Amino acid sequence: MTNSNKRPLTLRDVSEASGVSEMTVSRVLRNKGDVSEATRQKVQEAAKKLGYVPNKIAGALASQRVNLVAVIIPSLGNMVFPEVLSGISDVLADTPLQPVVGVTDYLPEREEKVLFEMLSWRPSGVIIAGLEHSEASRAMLARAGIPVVEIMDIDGEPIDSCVGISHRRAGRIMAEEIIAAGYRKIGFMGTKMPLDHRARKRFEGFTQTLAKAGIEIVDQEFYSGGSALAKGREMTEAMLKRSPDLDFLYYSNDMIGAGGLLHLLEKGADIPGEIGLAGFNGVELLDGLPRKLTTMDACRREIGETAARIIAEQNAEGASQKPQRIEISPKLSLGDTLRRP
Amino acid sequence: MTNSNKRPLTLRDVSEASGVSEMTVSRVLRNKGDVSEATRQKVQEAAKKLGYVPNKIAGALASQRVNLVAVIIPSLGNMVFPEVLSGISDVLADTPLQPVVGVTDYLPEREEKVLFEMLSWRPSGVIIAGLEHSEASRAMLARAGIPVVEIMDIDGEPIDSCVGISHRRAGRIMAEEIIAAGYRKIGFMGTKMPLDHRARKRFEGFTQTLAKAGIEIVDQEFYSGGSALAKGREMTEAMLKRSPDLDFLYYSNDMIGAGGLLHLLEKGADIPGEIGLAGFNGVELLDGLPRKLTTMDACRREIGETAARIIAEQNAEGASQKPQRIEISPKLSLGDTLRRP
DNA sequence: TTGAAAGCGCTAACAT
DNA sequence: ATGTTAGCGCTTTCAA
Repeated sequence: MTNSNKRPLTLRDVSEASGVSEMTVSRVLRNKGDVSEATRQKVQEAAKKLGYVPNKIAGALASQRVNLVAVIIPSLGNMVFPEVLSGISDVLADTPLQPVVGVTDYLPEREEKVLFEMLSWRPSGVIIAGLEHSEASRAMLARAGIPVVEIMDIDGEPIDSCVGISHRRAGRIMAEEIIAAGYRKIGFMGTKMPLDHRARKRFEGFTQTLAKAGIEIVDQEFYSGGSALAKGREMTEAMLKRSPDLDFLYYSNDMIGAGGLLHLLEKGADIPGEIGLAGFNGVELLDGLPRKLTTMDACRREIGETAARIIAEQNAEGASQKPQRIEISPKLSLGDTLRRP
Repeated sequence: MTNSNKRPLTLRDVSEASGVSEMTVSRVLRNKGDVSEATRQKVQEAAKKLGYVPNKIAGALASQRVNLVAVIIPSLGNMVFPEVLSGISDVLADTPLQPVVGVTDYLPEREEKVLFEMLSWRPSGVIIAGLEHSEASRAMLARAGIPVVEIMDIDGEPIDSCVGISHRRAGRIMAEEIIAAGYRKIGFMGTKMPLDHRARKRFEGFTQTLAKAGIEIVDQEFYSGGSALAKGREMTEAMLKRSPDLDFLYYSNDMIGAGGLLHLLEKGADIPGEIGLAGFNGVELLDGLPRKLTTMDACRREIGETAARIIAEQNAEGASQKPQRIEISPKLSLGDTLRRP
């Protein structure tokens, strides 16, 4: 209707259409500086009529500021990360900042590449999952000169700030609960761990605590890929065939735990009397299962919110820039699959 | 180690460190133009040693090209969209293009805002869910002068290209199956529809087909928010209390269908004899339930891949720019919850 | 194969 | 309250 040719509109077009200088047009469009109501009207009208969309590339280059926050996570298919994201978005919605997501598929080399790409847009901050990164990644982050928040985990050395839970402690707490409930023959199922440091740390905390009580894991199995629910079923069936005397199954995530639960319910197992179960994450998705799985809420939303708040604060006026280290306490959710003392 | 001060490095720094002109440094870093092996070495070494990260803002402004594809979807919590995304990423991985995601929460005004924000970065293309957009959004897309692919749905008038399934047809096909299987007292459960046009179209196709067979929906209920699994349970229980003679339940998505399934199994219902169930989407997530829910695969990955391919092609050399309209056929998955004739 | 000049579209800083 | 000037850090184009 107004602009059918190819060339995108520039400030100059709006300036000419409204008879106001480019500079003043720019001020109106950014609500910056004093502009009389009259010219403001004229400009806004012209911009709308033309369908002008500002060019942030040019704006960013000129102002040396990009209101983007790079958010780097391992996966979107995991339920867990969309929740973190939603916490981040909610907090950033009240600021000029906008999240931009990059996905690494749990691969350090992908992380390195994604990070490089995102940093080359000169974002105002980085939120990145985990504390384990390649040397090159750490160097890039350290040199970027922007706030960096590592999230989800606090067992390690952050580059700048970090917000998360202690997965070691989470594993320990669950182990203590299980021991207190009187279970002794414990099996473990989870993802292949070289990929997933947080799962590994939970496992370590878990086994170490058992060890202190003189208990050793009876059986364990690791998987990768596929539908977690189905995997949970299969692994559980296989493990109980191998080790029929197990009285507790600890799963590294709720989805495989749910699969195990469904399998045992079908078999008519007495849960939590004969055998107990626990997962990890506290995914809301599973509310509505026949039994509520014992699990531990990793407070993903809260982590996202807190991380975003740190970035937002450090981008505000009198930014302190002081690294923060915030430990969130995961919440134990007893559910129905652990014997009550 | 190399750059502890704040100012980010520029091409000039690399130029000085390597004793090569900025222009040639630029050529090396982009693999463009002929550069002697000797200088190439020098430059790459210097860049790596300094930890130089190119400034894409400046590059984009100078070259008038931004290798980003805006992907605009209603939600990340829906399982469905991450799959579309993963199809898009996979295809774009073989090109210079990179997806950037924006989320609308199913709100037209959010969509408008997200779209405006993304267009102001001058992306090389837009992939956007659905065919229903505000006038302003349509105008922006039409004027952007870049390829636009509307995805997931083809029942309507695309702005440029579109890739998706016909949800009306999907509803119709499911209705035909249900009728053929001999069910007659049919209930429907789904999301509140003003938000979700695709669910609405399925519902329309479904009811119209039933109508042709002289069948009218006996009962229906709509929900929003909360855990879909739990909602499916609750709604199913409530509906069967209200309308005990129902012999089929059609759910607008697999998650609530799964909730209904779990509820009915617990009640000891005879499925699919006494009562049948069907959902929509074919989410892999649910593989591992006690019964396989009858559903229809919306081919989300394929849709994402195809859309990305269109954008990539139109950004290639002799770009045709001709709008494409691609209908994908959803795959019926009979499962265990529909009587076999 | 390499370099120099010009400018992408905007905004900071400084007039007026 | 509004306008003018000078870049932001790159790449395009043209010259050597």
